Amino acid sequence: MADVKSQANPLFLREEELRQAIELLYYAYRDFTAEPDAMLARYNFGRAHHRVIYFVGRHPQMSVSDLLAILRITKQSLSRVLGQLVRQGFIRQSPGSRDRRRRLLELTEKGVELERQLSENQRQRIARAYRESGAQAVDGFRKVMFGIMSSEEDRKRVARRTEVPR
Amino acid sequence: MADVKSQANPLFLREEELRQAIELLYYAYRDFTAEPDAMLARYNFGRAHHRVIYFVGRHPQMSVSDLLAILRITKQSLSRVLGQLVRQGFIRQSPGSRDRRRRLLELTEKGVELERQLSENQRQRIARAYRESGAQAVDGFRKVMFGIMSSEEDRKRVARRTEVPR
DNA sequence: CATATAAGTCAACATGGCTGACGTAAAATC
DNA sequence: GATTTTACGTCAGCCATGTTGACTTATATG
Repeated sequence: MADVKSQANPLFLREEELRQAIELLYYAYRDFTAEPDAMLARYNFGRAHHRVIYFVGRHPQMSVSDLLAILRITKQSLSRVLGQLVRQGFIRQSPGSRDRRRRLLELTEKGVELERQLSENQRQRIARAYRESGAQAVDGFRKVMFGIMSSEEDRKRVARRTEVPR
Repeated sequence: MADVKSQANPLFLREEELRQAIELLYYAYRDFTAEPDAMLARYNFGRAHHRVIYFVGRHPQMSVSDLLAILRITKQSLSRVLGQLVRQGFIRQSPGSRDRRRRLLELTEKGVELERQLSENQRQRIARAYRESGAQAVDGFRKVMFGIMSSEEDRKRVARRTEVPR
């Protein structure tokens, strides 16, 4: 039987491999977002708020259109959550100095604190998975994840931070 | 500068590493689901329909409660999409023989065809990423993804298929 | 027979996507 | 300097998909 699957019909294993990956993405993402979602519910916030807080924290002074490009949602959708976060004092907007049409976004202290709480869980989850898998596996994980992504621009943005400075 | 980051302050790189992983999960998942979402829209279906079709295709004759356990949503939420799929002839229900309360789910031919179309895109995306990364990277990817998941039960279900039969 | 389980239904609500139309201020261009 | 483009925002309405809570029906099990 082993021969039938692994030699006589290599396509079978390949199909199983690919479906396994589909499921890994589904389950990992589901579990990865479950706990922050529960925390956010206590503020009457949702996953969309988390994404905004995360990326504004990650890229301080970014403009609204930069954020739209990362999130790939409409400005109307963003506006709803961003407006709430600004009104409730998690995010501050200030006009750009070179181009005063732009409204640059940054986390307030309150925003930084919430971001920290939300991502703490996710960082620990990743840290555990990385630790248990080893450096070589982490490298493979990164390679495959970069390969799954569509946009070269996104790849560059994500890769930049961990490059060794020359 | 390289020394400052990689030796004098190893925690900095570690933090960057973890945040990179958070972003990889976000971007990879976003891009992974974008194309099936667009296809589903043509049927007036959403991502929830895809998940149901996928898992019923993957586990033929599964019961509604099995599906609920995988999806981790309420039966009311499931009922809406499952009902549509059954009424529109993508999924067939039949009473279990041992326990006639259970309604066992399977794809119809039409359902199989839709499933194939939807996952084709995802399988190709994974295949490309796997091919470009190499077998060792794939192994690492799997290790880390399993580590990110919360449930041992889910891990077992996903791992089972690619085990070498003894 | 009593109780538990599997599945479904109805109602109401929230979140977060979407489209379309329109407005304002600032920058860029002709 | 007038016109056009860009960045951002708003209002209105729609849809998909999650939630809670209450209740029903059929079947299995103690």
